[in-house]
Amino acid sequence: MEEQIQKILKHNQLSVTGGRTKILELFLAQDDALAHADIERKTGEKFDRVTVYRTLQTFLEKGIIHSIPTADNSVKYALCKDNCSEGHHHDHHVHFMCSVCGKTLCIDEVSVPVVNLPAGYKVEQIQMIVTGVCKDCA
Amino acid sequence: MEEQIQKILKHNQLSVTGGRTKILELFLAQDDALAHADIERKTGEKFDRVTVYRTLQTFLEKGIIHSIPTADNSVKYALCKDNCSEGHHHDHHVHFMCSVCGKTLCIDEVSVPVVNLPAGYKVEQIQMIVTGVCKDCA
DNA sequence: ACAAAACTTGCAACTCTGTTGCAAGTTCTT
DNA sequence: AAGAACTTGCAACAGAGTTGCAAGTTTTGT
Repeated sequence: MEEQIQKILKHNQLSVTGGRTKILELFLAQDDALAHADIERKTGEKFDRVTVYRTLQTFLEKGIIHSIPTADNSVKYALCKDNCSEGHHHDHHVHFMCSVCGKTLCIDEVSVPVVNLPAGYKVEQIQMIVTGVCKDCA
Repeated sequence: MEEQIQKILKHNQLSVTGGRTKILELFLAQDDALAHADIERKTGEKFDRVTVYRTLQTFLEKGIIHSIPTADNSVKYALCKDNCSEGHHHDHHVHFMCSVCGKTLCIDEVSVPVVNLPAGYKVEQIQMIVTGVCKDCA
């Protein structure tokens, strides 16, 4: 795992530092999306708030993670799958947010259905946010 | 229009006040979604920031407006269509956000396609956020 | 139409989230 | 191993959103 993390960081031309390693570790160990506050809590306040913000932004820019707009307008982040780092544009995403436990999951098994917009509209990106009850809370 | 506004407020058991009337007026005169800041600007700073927040929250609770999660994680609000006030749950929405002019529109002409989630997931609400270029900016 | 009750507003103060500049510290390169 | 390049923490700040409370407005009942 350590090795995998180093590989990801190097591959993105980022210095291997304690903060980045720890945060990446969190994402790898997690199956659902993390909010900034979750990360601060889980790192045991070992890093400065600012460092967490900057790390997340760096990861976003490099395409290591992506941000998820949730139905309650809070910001969450999730790890991109392997193919994301190959430079694709995250232009299709389905995210599921459980209204009971609050977990936010990337639903990869489902592809975003095509939407036909009125004439003249050009689509660049489609995000779907499905709210409901997850299989653990049902 | 004045009359329509009063009707909406009364129907939702809300006192008819200057602030609420003005904000509802804005929404009725607008074809795209408004952010809190837009409203403050457009009311000419006539009302306290807090009043605007509270008014928006009241309208949300009463189902007069709904909030839109945007791809950049800012909060926008839009008027619900007539049938919304009849108590339905906004469980399907397509919103289009123009990356050129920034306008956010409710796309009503398009219904949200059905998504098949993995077994065990119960769907309550589906929001789609389509980002791209609108017909005016194309 | 009026007074009392119920609700709404503005103010002040505060919390929470996110950002920026800068100096000190760490990592990388050769 | 030393210098260059990058990263971190700190302090200070900006903005978004919230809360309590007193004063003001709207509504209700008579």
